[in-house]
Amino acid sequence: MHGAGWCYRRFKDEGFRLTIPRQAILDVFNQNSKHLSAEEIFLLVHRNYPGVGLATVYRTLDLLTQMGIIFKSDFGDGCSRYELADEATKGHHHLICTRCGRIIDYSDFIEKEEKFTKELETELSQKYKFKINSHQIHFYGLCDKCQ
Amino acid sequence: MHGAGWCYRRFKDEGFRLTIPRQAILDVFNQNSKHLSAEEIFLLVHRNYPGVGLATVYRTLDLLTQMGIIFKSDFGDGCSRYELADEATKGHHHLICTRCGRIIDYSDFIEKEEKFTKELETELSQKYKFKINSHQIHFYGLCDKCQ
DNA sequence: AATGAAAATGAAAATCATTATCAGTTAATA
DNA sequence: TATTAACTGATAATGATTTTCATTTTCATT
Ligand SMILES: [Mn+2]
Ligand SMILES: [Mn+2]
Ligand SMILES: [Zn+2]
Ligand SMILES: [Zn+2]
Repeated sequence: MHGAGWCYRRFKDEGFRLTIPRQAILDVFNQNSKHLSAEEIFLLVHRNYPGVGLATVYRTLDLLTQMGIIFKSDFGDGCSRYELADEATKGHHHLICTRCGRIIDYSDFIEKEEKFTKELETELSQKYKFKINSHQIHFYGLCDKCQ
Repeated sequence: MHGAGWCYRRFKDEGFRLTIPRQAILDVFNQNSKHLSAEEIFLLVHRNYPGVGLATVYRTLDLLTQMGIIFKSDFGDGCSRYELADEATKGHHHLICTRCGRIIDYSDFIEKEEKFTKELETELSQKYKFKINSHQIHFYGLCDKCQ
């Protein structure tokens, strides 16, 4: 991933502080490649830093999302879920089972997807004067266990 | 759109009843091509049928979603939003402004998208034994007024 | 090292979309 | 008409997220 200094610099440059709670939350993302909810992140952070409160987790997730470091998704299970923006934006997309809620990351055919979305982004941003920063492709259906 | 009889048949065949509140809610969708929240639908229905309660709106939206008649999306503004599944699934995709929340429907380049997603769906459903029913493509960024 | 301003925090309360409960109503069918 | 299951509105409950507020931490400047 990025060096530790990179993050510190980004925070500093934008007038934020890279505090212990924030580092702890970033660590969770770097050690965990799942789609985590605020509650799950809170519990993981709590193992090493029992003092960190849930409100701070929410505040930090919001900040990291604003900064574009993590990506917030809604998979329809009642809470927002977050993952590193690199992975979410570039690496893969999602199959979502509408019965059991399972989420499958797929990274097959990504070259083809990249090519396709790049073209589309160019045309769309021109036509709508829209500055595109990221995209998401969700396929909904039934996983093998649910059909 | 579909004839009125079509809907009645679908409900009946699946053991549901096409009641007044349900018809009223379906009418809202047929007269309105926006991405509506439960609250907004409740208010629109309320004009002609003041007796219909919010709980019934939620229940009906859930039922229509299960039946695949409407499509539920989350655009990140704190509530679920619904539109007719035909339009949502086949006709267009979305540009979402992360600053002001504006949602732009686009239906340009749809032929190209259709071709692309069809191929992808075939390959993905094979590899993951996943039965794909629908998909969503969201582009996030800044609209013309927000950059 | 002491100071002061701004940023950040935890605990608790508040908000608000959504869901569950429940007693009464409606529609289908025999 | 009687039986039954589906459906309803009103209301309470739930639960994720946000806000509030008093206190603490950070950090540039003395
Ligand atoms: Mn993912
Ligand atoms: Mn749309
Ligand atoms: Zn499943
Ligand atoms: Zn905007």
